[in-house]
Amino acid sequence: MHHPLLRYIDEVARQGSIRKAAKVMNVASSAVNRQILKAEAEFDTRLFDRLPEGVELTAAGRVVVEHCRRTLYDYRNLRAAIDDIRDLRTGHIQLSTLDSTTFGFLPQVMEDFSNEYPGVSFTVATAGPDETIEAVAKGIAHVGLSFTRDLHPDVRVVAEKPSPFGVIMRPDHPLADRHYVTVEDCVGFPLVRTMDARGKTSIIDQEIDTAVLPLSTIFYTNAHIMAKHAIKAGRGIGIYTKVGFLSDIKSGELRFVPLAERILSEYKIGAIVSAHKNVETSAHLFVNAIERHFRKVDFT
Amino acid sequence: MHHPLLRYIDEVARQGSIRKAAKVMNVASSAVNRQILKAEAEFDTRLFDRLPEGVELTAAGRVVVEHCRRTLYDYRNLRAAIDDIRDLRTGHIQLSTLDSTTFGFLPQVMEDFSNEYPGVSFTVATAGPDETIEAVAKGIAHVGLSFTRDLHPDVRVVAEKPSPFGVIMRPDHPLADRHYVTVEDCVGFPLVRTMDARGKTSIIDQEIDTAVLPLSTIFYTNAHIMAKHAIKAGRGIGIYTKVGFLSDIKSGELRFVPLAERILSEYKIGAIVSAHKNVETSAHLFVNAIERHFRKVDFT
DNA sequence: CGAAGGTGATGCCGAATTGGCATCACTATA
DNA sequence: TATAGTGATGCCAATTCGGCATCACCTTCG
Repeated sequence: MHHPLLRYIDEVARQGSIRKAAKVMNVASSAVNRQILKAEAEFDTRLFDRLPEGVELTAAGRVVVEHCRRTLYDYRNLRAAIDDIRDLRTGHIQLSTLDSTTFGFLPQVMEDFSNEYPGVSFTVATAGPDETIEAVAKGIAHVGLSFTRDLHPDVRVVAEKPSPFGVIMRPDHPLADRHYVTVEDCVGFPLVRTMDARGKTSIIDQEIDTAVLPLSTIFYTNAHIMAKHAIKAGRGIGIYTKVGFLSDIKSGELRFVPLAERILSEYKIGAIVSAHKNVETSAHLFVNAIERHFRKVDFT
Repeated sequence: MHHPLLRYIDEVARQGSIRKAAKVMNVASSAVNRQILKAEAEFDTRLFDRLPEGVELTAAGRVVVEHCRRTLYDYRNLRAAIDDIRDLRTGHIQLSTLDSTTFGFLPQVMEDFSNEYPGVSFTVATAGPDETIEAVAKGIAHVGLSFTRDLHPDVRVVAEKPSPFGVIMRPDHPLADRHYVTVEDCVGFPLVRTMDARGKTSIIDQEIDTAVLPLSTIFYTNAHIMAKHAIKAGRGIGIYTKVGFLSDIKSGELRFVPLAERILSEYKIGAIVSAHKNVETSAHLFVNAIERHFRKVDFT
C-alpha cells in the first residue's frame, strides 16, 4: 500500500549510497536516484548531500527518513494486526455485564460474533452497574456492558446507546396507557426492584429521593428472569430500562412507559474497556460487534 | 510521497461511499474502487463491507484507515517541519556551555551553522558543567554543551564525544615528555584550576581524593582565557580536557599529557537538550551541526 | 409493479509513472 | 595515468493509474 519511495529513502540513508542501496533492494540505481530526486522536488529541498563517496542526510532528510521509518514500522504492525483479525481462531473474552442485557441484546451480539469468530470463547459474569465498571477497571473483565453515566477513571466508553429508565408493567395495569409517568405516580403500587435497592444503592435510589417518595417494594432480585416473571405475574411493576424486555414489549406481554424525570431518562448503556490497557484484538472485535448491534436496536 | 490509496481509503471511510468519496476527491470512482480492491487483495481481507447504500468498514478496515490517517497526519507535520527547515529565517537559541568550548570548537560550529542559517541568533552563556546541565533542565537554555557523565533526569544527550582529562602544560615542563601521568605525579607542581575547585566541587575533586593527594593551586579562574595565559606563562599546569586547547596544542605552544586514572580518561563532552520539551527546529539543527563537528575533531 | 436513482464492479484504453540499460561526468586512490 | 567508485541523465519498455462507458444489483417512490 505504500510507495516504494519510503523504503528507497530508508535504505539509501542506511547504506550512505544510492548504488549500494539499489543493490541491496535489487532495483536499478537510476530508479532509486529518480525517486529521490522527485521527492526532493516535491519538498523543494535536498534530502541528501551528494559527496564523492556517496550521500549524507541533510537536516530535512533526517526528518523525512524518520517519517519513512515510522510509517514502515507502523505498517508492519498493521499487517500483523490484520493477520490476527483475518486468521482469528482462538481468544478468550472476559465479559462483565448487566443482567438485563442477557435477555435479547447480548445473545444476539454473541450469536453474530461467534458465527464470524467461532474460535473465540467467553466468560460472562452478570453484575450490577458499579460492579461491572469495577471489574473492567480492575482488569478482571476485558469488556463491560454497563451504564455510562458515572464512570471510573480507569475505564473508557467505546460504544454507547441511550437507554432511559421507564416503568415496566403488565398491559392491564392502571398506568399502562399513560404516555409517561412520574416516580410519584408509582407510589402506592408495589414494586419489583433490583437487589441493590435493598441497600438503597441502586440507581433509582441515587437519582430519586426515595425518603420523600417512599416506594413500596415487594420483590428484590438480582436475577432478571425472576423480575420478569414477577412483573408478568402482576406482583408489581418495575423501574428498568427496556434492554431486558425488548421481546416482551414487542409481543405485547409487557408495556414500557417512559419516566418524566429527565435525570432517569438520560441514561445510556455502553461497552466499556480499560482506559489503560491495550485492548486485545478479540475484545476489540467484540466491542465492534456490540457497536454494530447498538445501531440496530432502540432502547428508548 | 505517499500513495493516493491512503487518502482514498480515508475519504471512502469518511463518506461511506466510493462514489461520494470519488466526487469529493475529483477522481473517477472506478479509480478509487480499483485501488481499494487492490489493497484488499494485498491484505487478503475485505476492508469494506459492500452494502446497497454504500460501504462500511470491516474490523480490518478500521485498523487500516487508522494507519492511513496517522500516516497522513504525520506527513502534514513533516511538511511543516521541512518548511521550517528550508525557510528558516529567524530563531533564537539559548546556549549554555563550558567555557573551554568557546575556544576553537564552538566558534567553528557557530560559523558553519550561521553560514547556513544566517537568521538564527544566539544567547551563549558560559557556565560550569553542573550549571550548564541545570540550565537545560530548567529550560533556561535550549541546548547545553557539558560533560555527560552524571546527568539530570530532565536532560538527554543528543550527541557526545570522548573528552578525557589530561594535564596541560608548557612543552618545557618536566612532565611534558611523559606518555601519561598520574594525579600523584602532579603533586608538587603548582596548578591552575577552575573556579569550582575552590569549593572542592570540581570534577577533579569529585573523582580524586584530593585530601589524600593535596594539589597546590596558585590560580583559580572561571575564565578559560585566563587559564590559558597562566599556563602559557608558566605559572602552573592545568588538569583540563583538550577541548579548549586544540590550537595551542597543534601549534606546539602547549602540550597535553593524558592521565592514567581511568575515571578521568572516560569523560565525554556532549550536546544536551531537555528530556521533556520538544526541541525547537533551530535548536535541533544546531545540535545536528554540533554532531557533525564532533565527527571532525578529536579530543583524546 | 415499474421507473428512477443510488451503489460497487468491470472492460477497455490512453495517460502517467516507474524501472532498466547504457552512458556521462566527477572524484578518490593506487 | 588507470581504475573503481559515485550520482545523474537520455532513452525506452513495462507497469500502473485513472477516465469513460457500461453492467448488475438494491432501494425508494409514484
